[in-house]
Amino acid sequence: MRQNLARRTALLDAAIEVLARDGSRGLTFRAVDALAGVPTGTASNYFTSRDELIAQVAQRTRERLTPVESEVRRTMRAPRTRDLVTLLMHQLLDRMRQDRPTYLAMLELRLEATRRPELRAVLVDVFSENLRESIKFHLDADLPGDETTVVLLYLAMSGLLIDDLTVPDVLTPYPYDTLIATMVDRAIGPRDATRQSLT
Amino acid sequence: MRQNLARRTALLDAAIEVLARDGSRGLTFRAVDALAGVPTGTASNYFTSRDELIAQVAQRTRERLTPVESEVRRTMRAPRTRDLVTLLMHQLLDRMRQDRPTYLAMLELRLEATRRPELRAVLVDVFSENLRESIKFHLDADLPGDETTVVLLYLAMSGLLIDDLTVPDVLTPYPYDTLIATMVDRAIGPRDATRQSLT
DNA sequence: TTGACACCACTGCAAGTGTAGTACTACGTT
DNA sequence: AACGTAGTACTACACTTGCAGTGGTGTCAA
Repeated sequence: MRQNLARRTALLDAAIEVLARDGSRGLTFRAVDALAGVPTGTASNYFTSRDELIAQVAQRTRERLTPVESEVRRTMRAPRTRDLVTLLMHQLLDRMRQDRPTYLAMLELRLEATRRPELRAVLVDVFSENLRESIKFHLDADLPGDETTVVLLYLAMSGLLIDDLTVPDVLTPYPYDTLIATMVDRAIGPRDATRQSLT
Repeated sequence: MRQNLARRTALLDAAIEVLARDGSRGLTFRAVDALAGVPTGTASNYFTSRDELIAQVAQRTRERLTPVESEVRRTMRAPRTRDLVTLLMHQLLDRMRQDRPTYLAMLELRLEATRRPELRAVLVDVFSENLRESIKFHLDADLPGDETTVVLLYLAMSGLLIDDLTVPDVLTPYPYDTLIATMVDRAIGPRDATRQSLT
């Protein structure tokens, strides 16, 4: 079993590409080797089985999905308005579009998790923590809306991202700009008396 | 090329089961034969290629997803309240749970569509029509909320169904009853003056 | 010099496809 | 009622493909 971390990561990144391009059907050691540009047999040396490869791919996607700290910080200088939440949702969409392969791979993994309990455990962990952090971030930052707001945005944005990944034309009648703005507005709910009087 | 429609349908239903159970990776003529309980080679006689099989599976899922007319009619006797919309969303969830294989197969097809333009065209068609019909139904039935309400519910329920299919434990902290009720309530938005005065 | 890794080639295996051939059934014909 | 034909079910097989795993050799660095 080889230990060279850089090469292992390169192989995992290649595996993500393969997953996105050919689906789990196309995920073989050979394909990973080829796409990583390393000699045939290399992936065999780094992963004992396809299952282990998949497990490590899941971990790697988790790393790749983490947003850049500095950008978030910059965004959060703005006042806590609904527009700011809308902007955050747009940034999520942009992040996805800049790394479609990872999101597609994630989707493949979701399906794979249907058949692999241990993989499902990993994914449940990833998504749960993601949701928990989103809620904490939202509330700590004093953004408008409550916990349910965040959960609803999580669900609606999931639906939107998945549609955009797989059947983009379904939503073309509804321009994302207004769609997301309305989504945010309604997910937050009516302005309560307190907040309204302050603005 | 065999024409026996009953058998063809049986094979397609078997293919849906295979897709749900083993993913697109496991979808082979052999697997379909085995699960349909017919002799090896039968699927070969009915479909010229795996591609054609997949295309016909897409059509078949479309048929299987259509809700039963009578049940809808019964539900729609109730007054046009937010609770009624909530009930409709619950019925959607129930329908999915009673036929997980079809929904899982649909998800597999979504991913497959990423690589097959002609399949994507079919799916875009299915989902677009589904959404259009939902909107028409909602507005014609004079249910509370506007067009955007329906789109938002479509997105949020997509996210919810997919999470429930693949990583159900993520949403366990948020009981579906209250989650869906709130989702509906916010997707509809604030009661406008007119409607409020009528109730 | 030794150990870890890159590279390469070969063997063997497993799976699946497609087809050819046979048997059965139903239906129409004379 | 015997026959013929068409469509289909069933079976078996040959052929191809593609992958996994391993062992051997080269290479670099400590």
